[in-house]
Amino acid sequence: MATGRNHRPATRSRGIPEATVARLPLYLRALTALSERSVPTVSSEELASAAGVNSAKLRKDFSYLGSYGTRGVGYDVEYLVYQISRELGLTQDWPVVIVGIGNLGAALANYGGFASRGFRVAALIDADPSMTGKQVAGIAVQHVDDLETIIDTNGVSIGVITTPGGAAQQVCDRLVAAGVTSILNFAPTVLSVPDGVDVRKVDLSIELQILAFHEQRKAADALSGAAAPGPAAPAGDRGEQGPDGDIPAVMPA
Amino acid sequence: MATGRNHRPATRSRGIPEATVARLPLYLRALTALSERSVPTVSSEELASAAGVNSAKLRKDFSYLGSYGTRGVGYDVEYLVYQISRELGLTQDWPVVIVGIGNLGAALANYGGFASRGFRVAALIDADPSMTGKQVAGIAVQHVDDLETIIDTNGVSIGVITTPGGAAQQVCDRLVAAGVTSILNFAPTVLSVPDGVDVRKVDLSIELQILAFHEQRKAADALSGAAAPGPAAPAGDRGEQGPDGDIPAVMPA
DNA sequence: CCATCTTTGTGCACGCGTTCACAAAGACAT
DNA sequence: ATGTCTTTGTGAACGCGTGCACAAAGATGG
Repeated sequence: MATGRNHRPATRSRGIPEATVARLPLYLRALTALSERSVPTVSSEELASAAGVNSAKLRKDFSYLGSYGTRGVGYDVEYLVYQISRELGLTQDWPVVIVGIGNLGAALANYGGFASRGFRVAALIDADPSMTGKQVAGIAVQHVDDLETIIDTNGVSIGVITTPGGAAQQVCDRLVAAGVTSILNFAPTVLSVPDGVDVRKVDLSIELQILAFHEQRKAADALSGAAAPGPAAPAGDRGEQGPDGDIPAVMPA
Repeated sequence: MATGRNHRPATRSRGIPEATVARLPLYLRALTALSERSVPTVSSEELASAAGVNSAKLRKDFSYLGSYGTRGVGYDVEYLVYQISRELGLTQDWPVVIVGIGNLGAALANYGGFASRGFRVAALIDADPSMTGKQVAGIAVQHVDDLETIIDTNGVSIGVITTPGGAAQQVCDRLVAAGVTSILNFAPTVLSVPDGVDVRKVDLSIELQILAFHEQRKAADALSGAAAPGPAAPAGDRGEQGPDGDIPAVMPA
């Protein structure tokens, strides 16, 4: 069974806190929208509310990238778009492979969001021989036997795993051995990878379970609030908005 | 433009830390696997490594639920499965609606993970009239005009949004007005919701961008490590595994 | 050129989450 | 019953992230 390293030498790359890195794409999205509306500058307050964060947090985040703002005015939208894009490495091309072309894999392949920001689906890979050669999103599915060659030929460093849980670790090992150093895992499995390889997971099942937990809490509060005064909260002083940075999800247990 | 509350009264429901809640599904998954293999008991060390976390963290997590372990022995697998299921609210049925039946929405509808743990797809909703009545995953797609009725009739409290970004806030508002208090958002939009409503987001684009950031860092490190001794790290002392709890993702900017 | 007003950049304090390390609890053998 | 050995449960320290609040910087108008 997958072991799962729990190192975590802080992950703090180059002085930019991980929490900040996770928010940069959010800022970038908001800035891109402003850019399309030809808005020249934006204040931390405006941008923060568009991104759904605290303005002080946003200013501190930007301070890690350097001082790109002008006091009394705000930030130059175009310049900031460029700086964040560069910081995130979006000015270059990132070939990506998707392994496991089921419902989800196909949906991701069809999903236009890849091309939008430097990501390009270089190949689709599946273990089912009957899938080989089939066109999905205009790309021919290749057999998993050729995985290593595909990775090598296309210079792929980012892999997306959308296989069933049982196959995920095996696929992951092969991807890593072939040179992939970043993995986005949609399979319901804890992946074990060597140091130097990044794994992010997206797990629908987990997300739903977290929501169910809070939902149950709300129901309990409402009940104890209506019937008995209850020992704790008077139902309604909750105000939860999913914790900004937490855990992602897709596929079941 | 969506405002996005940034309250966050800690979210700490009933004394169970949010970070712990986010890990419970992980433990549950590992425990279920053990249960299927008829393993009677498990130590914190074993279970922790199966779930990919620190054993002390796991023990502390369980301590919030109560003292269910036996010193010198470990935890009773079946009992723990039950306790966690109950704590997460998985012993009851959660009807869920999916709004936006495109590639992703259809993939989620087909995805077997729902039924596995108390979640049931109660309805599929789409704004495209030509979709209405079509069968997806054995369920007839209904028109968004009937959204309120559907929510009400089925007693739905959890909604999944897989619409394009532009429609997300509007759909969200209608869901909330109709009584939905938990939302899983796959659209690339910051949703604004009233207090008392939970939102979790899953964003593929953001996840990829975070990976790209680290990927770029690794490339830079390798270069400065090989060519010049570089001022910082000697390339290879990284050892990152996606930060345990962070941010999810799907659909582009 | 000076005054005023806006907005950034950040020092500081606080709280949550993680981890270590160990005492207490119980199983098990003798 | 007593001792030993395993494993839990948790006190305490530490570090990261957040948010407040303000000084510094610059724009703008007179």
